Amino acid sequence: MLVLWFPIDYNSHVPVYKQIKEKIKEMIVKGHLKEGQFVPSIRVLAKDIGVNVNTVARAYRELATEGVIKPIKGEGYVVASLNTDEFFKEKLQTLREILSNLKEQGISKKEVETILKEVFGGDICDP
Amino acid sequence: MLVLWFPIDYNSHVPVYKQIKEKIKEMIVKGHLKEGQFVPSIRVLAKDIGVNVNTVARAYRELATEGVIKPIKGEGYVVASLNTDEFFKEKLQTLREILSNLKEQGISKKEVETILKEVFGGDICDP
Amino acid sequence: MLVLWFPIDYNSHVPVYKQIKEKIKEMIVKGHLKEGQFVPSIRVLAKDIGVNVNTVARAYRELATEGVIKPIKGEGYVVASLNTDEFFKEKLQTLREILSNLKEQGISKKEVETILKEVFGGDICDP
Amino acid sequence: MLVLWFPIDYNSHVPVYKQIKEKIKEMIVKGHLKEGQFVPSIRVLAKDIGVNVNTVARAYRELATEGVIKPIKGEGYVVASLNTDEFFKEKLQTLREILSNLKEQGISKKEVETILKEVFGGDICDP
DNA sequence: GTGGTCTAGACCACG
DNA sequence: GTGGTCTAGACCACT
Repeated sequence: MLVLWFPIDYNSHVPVYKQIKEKIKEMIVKGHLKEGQFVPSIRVLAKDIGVNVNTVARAYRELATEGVIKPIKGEGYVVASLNTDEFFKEKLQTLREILSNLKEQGISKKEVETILKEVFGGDICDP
Repeated sequence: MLVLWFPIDYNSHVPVYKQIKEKIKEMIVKGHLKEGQFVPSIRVLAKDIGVNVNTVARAYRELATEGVIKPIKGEGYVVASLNTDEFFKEKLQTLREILSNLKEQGISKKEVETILKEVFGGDICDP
Repeated sequence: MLVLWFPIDYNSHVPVYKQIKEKIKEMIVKGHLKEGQFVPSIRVLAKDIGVNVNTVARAYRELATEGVIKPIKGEGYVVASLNTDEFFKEKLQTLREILSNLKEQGISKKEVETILKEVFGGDICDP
Repeated sequence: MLVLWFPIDYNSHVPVYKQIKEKIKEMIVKGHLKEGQFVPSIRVLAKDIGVNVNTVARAYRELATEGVIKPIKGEGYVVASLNTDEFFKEKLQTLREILSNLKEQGISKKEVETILKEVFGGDICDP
């Protein structure tokens, strides 16, 4: 039985159902969820992450319309397919916008690099 | 007469009044608004950026409780003071979380560096 | 279901939302509202005391930023905690100022004592 | 030349013009302003206490309608008459309401007595 | 049903 | 003109 868990950020302005959608996609991209595999049932996931059933239901419903998961009547949802490239592209586009924003706010490249190094470790320039 | 303008992103999940708060803080940090200077009146800013008066009022009210601006009855709001360090710290903390998230999602350091270079220009490592 | 009611003084210069805030705090101090308990929903209280929904919403929002109550999305607000000592201290400080004022205006101690006796009953000095 | 000064409490919800009215009445009651005497001119008082001319003008206008002061064309306002008894009665009525309120909020007689003693000095019960 | 946000329009106190 | 407050009514996200 697959168990999924991830934290929900209630202070974020991103709706909970969207956070769930993103996390599911992430799991697929990272290979933790593979094509044909069942995702946790709505009720189980809802209970595990501590949100309302309707919220998970909405996330799954939208993922289904996007073709990421596929409903199997009476059984649940199975992972269908996910365009990984597009997923990454979107993420990087978001990053681009955030960095532009920070630059505009007067944050220097150096500061960003420090954080980058902090998070990803290692030197910025490997010889 | 000081004129302020900035776009509001209605597709964002961030409430309009918070977007306004952030922009005002940004202006102060960047020195476009200086201590003792009047910010645009609620009505004027509301009209300029195309939102309701109450929305700007709420933004200003919260900025006032945070001590960033100060209301002068019948005259308007003047810039009080803003802890620039804290402002930047928060921004960088947010960046840290975003990068951690991206790393977790499988985005490589190289990809982030590319975007960084794209946005900030120049080489990553100056000899 | 908890029912709350109190009158709003529209002749007072104190804004309605502040009157609501004070009443809620008072209820907590007096133990009529206990930690963890839900306060009436914004809509219900608004209807009960005959004010607009937004007015109650503002009162609750400010109480929340003060940490007195805590919002639970889709469920309501629960009582968090209230520094009773501080609440009383503020009240007594206000009283102190009022009495100073009265004294300055030439009201005698005797007169105040009479009122005090009237309101609180009993003798001033129990032998 | 009579000079008047008193502080305005901008944090109070009581409108400034009402604060001015009360202070003028107080001065009369306390004998600092006597019948027939000129009160400071609107402009002078406004400047002295740091408020707008219109605000003082409004206070004087209302005091005039109440018969407390009397306009002398081209010269200013002179003190007319003030029903001292009524003035005190109102003050004491206000005090009564405040004490009732405090009692309701759970403040004990003892605490009020302490403040009373603090402000007025001396013992509560003089033998 | 809940809270959160926003709009449109109003009145008051103050300058 | 300024900010401060309030109303009426709307849509959204969430339980």
